[in-house]
Amino acid sequence: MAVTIRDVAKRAGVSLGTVSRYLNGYRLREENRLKVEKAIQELGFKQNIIAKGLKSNRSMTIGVVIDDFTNIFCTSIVTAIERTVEKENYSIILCDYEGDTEKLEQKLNFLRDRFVDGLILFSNNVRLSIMDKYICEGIPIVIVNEDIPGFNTDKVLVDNAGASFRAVERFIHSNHTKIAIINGPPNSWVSQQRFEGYKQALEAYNMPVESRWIKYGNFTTVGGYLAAKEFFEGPDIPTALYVTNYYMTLGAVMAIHELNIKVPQELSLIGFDYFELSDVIKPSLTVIEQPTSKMGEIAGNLILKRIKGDYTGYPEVHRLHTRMIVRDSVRVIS
Amino acid sequence: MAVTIRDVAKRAGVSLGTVSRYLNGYRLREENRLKVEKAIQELGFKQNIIAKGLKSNRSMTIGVVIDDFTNIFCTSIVTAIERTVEKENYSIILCDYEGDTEKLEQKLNFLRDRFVDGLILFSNNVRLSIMDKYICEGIPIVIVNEDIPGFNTDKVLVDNAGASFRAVERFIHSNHTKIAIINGPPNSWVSQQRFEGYKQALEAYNMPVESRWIKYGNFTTVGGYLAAKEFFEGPDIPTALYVTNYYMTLGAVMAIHELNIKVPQELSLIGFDYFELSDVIKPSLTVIEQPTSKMGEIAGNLILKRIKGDYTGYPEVHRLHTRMIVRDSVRVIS
DNA sequence: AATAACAATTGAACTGGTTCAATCTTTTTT
DNA sequence: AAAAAAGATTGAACCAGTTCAATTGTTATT
Repeated sequence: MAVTIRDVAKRAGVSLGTVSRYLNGYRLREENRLKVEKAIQELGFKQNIIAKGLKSNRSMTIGVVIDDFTNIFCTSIVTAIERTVEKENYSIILCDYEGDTEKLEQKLNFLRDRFVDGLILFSNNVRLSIMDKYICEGIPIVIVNEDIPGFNTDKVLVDNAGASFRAVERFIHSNHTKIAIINGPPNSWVSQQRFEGYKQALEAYNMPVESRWIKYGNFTTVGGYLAAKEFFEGPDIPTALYVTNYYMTLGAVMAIHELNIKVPQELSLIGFDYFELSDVIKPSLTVIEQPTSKMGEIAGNLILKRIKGDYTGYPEVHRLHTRMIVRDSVRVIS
Repeated sequence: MAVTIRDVAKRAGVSLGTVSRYLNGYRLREENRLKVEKAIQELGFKQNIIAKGLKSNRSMTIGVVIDDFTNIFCTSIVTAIERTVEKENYSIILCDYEGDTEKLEQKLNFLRDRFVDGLILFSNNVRLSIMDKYICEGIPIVIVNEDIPGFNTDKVLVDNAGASFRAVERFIHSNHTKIAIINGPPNSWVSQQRFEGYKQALEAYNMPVESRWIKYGNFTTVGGYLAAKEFFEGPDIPTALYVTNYYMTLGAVMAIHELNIKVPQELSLIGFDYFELSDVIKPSLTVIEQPTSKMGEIAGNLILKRIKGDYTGYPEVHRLHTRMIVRDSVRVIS
């Protein structure tokens, strides 16, 4: 049978309350502290995290809900979240909801029943109404990546519009005028923001926003592939292409290779989040990199802070900057 | 304050033991069953899963340890595992260990401290010795995908050698003789098995196994890209290429496109796990598909069975068959 | 030195379930 | 119809912690 706090108390010659206080970081008389520490050592005592949760209503668990397990961008952030919260002995329960609102609600209930101490939500296309219940329960929530406008809580977002702006600006400074974009799904906030930045950049330089340069790729590899093909099989061919996420960039590059279009001679390209590969292929790709580690770290620390009851600065909205990694895929037209 | 089992008992006019028995699926006298059900309804009672775990030493939680969150093959299986176990109200705690043995041990301890009822291990390169402790604890373990030879427990594996055999055989039947392979890391069991099948097929047809047709890509996109490039920049150029996982297939296709090698005219290609995209690109790719959903389902059901104490057939070793999806990337040499 | 203020300790009561020996009901057997 | 066997119910004890009012110990103040 497991060693309990009572065994430790007996061995150390103090009351179980004293041991409990020690374990929770309260001050003990020096003499008692040493006795307790010795007893814990000798008995090999380990706290039972489940029993702990019963009275205190703490599960030492954080629910993380993502749209899709197989999205490498999300899972990169989750890795960082995990690394952050495990330092304080929290674990995460990871759920995906496959973009299905009903399934999401089901998962949120599931997490509530397990008394998660906090919730981190990758909120692709979530309706506000579902979340209201959660607020009432008093569980802190941090939203990551996809915003739910109007939902008042802590958020860790990326400056998507700014990222797009600088990408398109780079094309403009390189004298491109036929600048195409492959968008994500129109109902995604991230997608909207990235398109917004594209528009703003064109408008800032008095250039028209033309529908022939705009296609949608649904944030998928296949979507990016098909959208790129459409661009280059049509009558109007762009000289610059901005692809607004990782998977679509992958697909677009495949299409471009397949059609034997020379980058950057015939087409200048800026992609998104293209990880290691973008540096290896020829020509190496200029991409916009999102700070996934940092996002996870901030989200993790933020939820820990709220769990501790520290609500200073609430609601914190972090809007992280992206980095454009300039490589060889953009040509300056002279 | 939450509604407890005592509240239900009082409302229904029975003892709390009776309510507990009802909740755990034991038989009640019809009359009492109705009263209890009514009381639960009226009060909106929900079981406290944490309290439940305290006495019974059950956490209703299954630990899933994977090498890397960002591996789409693993996460596809995890999705299926989750779907399976959530039906019986289990949740999973997902951990990755980034291929680091020390980190793995740490995660296993972490999961033990949380009283996971079972463990599903994606065991890339795990030493046997670490696992021995876990067996002693009496926690059921299911190994998925990567075998640990000599570790006696339930396993859900894929017939990797057979998959390779049939891929290479297809090349041979199409009169190819220069058949190259891009392997994963040599210390991976999966990688070894896939190579084994390649060898067996060549030997079965009295063909030599030549080192010039063997390269290693470390199961990564970049690795596959670089290995493919090496093949086609060298003096000897293969007419057939077999790539042994998803990420390397991706990289190899990019390299092939980049070098403007025509598939299947100049090169026949069989890849692995290439998901939707393999059907879309031109030419569409012949690939070996692994049954990820089925793997997850079997692993999930197996661990549930063991958790329930049903050890019939122990140890079960499932060796699932792959499916070759024949498309347009293999040419018959006449 | 006496008193007040503060700090540390104690242990019973509590958290919300499960379990089981004892007891009460019902059904089956003789 | 009585006795035996099987089935259902009861509630106190238990799981391993936390919490808090009461108590004891220590330091500061007058």
